[in-house]
Amino acid sequence: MSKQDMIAQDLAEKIHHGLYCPGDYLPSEHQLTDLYGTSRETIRSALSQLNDLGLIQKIKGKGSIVLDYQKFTFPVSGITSFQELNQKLGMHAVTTVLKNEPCTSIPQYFVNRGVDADQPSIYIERLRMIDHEPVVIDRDFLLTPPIDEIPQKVAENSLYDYIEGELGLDISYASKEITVEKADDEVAAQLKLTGDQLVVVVRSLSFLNDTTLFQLTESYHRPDKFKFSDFARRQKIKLK
Amino acid sequence: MSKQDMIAQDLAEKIHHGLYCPGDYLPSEHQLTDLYGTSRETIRSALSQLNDLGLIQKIKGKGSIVLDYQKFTFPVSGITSFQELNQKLGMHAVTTVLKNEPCTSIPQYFVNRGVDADQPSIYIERLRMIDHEPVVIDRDFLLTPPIDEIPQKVAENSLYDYIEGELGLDISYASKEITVEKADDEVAAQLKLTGDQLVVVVRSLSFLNDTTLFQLTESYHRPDKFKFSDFARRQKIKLK
DNA sequence: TTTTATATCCTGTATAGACAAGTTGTCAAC
DNA sequence: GTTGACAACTTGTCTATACAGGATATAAAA
Repeated sequence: MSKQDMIAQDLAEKIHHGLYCPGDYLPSEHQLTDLYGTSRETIRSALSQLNDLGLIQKIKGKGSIVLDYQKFTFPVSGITSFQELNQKLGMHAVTTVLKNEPCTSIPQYFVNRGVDADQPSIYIERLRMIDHEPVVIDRDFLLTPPIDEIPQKVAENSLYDYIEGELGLDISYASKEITVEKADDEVAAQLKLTGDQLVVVVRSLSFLNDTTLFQLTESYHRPDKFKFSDFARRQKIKLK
Repeated sequence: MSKQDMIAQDLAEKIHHGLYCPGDYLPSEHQLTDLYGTSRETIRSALSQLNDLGLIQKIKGKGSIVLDYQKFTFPVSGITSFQELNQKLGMHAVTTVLKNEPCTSIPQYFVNRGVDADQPSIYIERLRMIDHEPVVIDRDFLLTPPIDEIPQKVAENSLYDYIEGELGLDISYASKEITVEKADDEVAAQLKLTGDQLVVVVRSLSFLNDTTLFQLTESYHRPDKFKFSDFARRQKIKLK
């Protein structure tokens, strides 16, 4: 872990623990330079990370002010596994692994986006329940290679811990799409949907640092239990 | 506009025009240093912007590779106005301004998040239609101050052009939340909803660079017309 | 042929210094 | 009291340099 990461981590924790409160200014970059014994650019890199996360707002000529966004709406955006969210939010969700088997066909959505239709993968289907109510069904396709198999214990817990820890792969980015669709009968039954049987579908393609695609996911959310929070910054450069 | 912004803009356009194609490597940082006649750190800042946007992927020891994410799912995340999307995607949407009037009460959602219940604002309600079909209803509350009034012509076109251009305000960041709810009768009628009358609600609070809140928005989307695309990078620092 | 160095690209990180530009308080001049 | 110049802070940008460490091709050694 680099200096700038450690400083960013340290400041994030201090903000979280209330040492720096929303509305407060952080010490100036010059002061942080002395505090951490590094150069100003290293401090600036750390602050830039916090800025991107929405933890602080940098204001030219004034300083870096702590934002209170986190208090209300925790970001459910980004690449965050269900298990990570579960821990952070203290949700006490229960995961049931419905399927965990090799598979050689991929949903049409992903084929349309250039994935080979016969791409071998491990198919994992999991039901997430909170307070004995079905909330989400995750259908994951873990591509082979780079992933050969998923131990049952891993499927029950954190996929990402296993991929990053055991396999040593470098999860880097994902594209994500949210739509609302009519659920198929299987999903409708599993989520105990009523009425129009509308379900929120989150589909994502996840990539390693070397741009290798390693995971396809379809998440089906009960609409009344679905919430997506995001923090966004206005883009400086315009894409035409 | 700074050097790094101009370089980022220039590279983004070259990628868009196919001068650099998905899968290609950009010239190395050293080569770009010569091309643009700047220092390496300036080049790196520019590349970092493209990296954040998901236009490229930086790989240590190899180079910066152009991603093809943009081709399939254009990011509808971030702070982007409907009018900006309309232009970029060539949607030919038609906007009807239903209301544009001073207002002194704010929806409960925003009050719960700390906004003063009696906060004065300009209330603008707009219906967006594509191919003569109602798609979205936007309910905007533009806070007074910093915004005193919205000319009718502006409400029909781009709010953000006016706020950034005419008023010279510096739009910086927003928090956003997506849920699915039962529509009230007014929205249901305007969007011609059927069945369960479920509607996708996007609520956001938008802020200026100096952390001033200036806009509250409730967007009601017809579920069958709703699509949200996002590009996300895995966070290096962990928020507990 | 296979393996092992090695040179040489690349990006990542860190440092030090300089100047521009926004913000704020002070203090003198009016 | 008000205004305006100024100094002293802040962050933003840019430069130049250095070294670490990953990736890769080539050449030497086994």
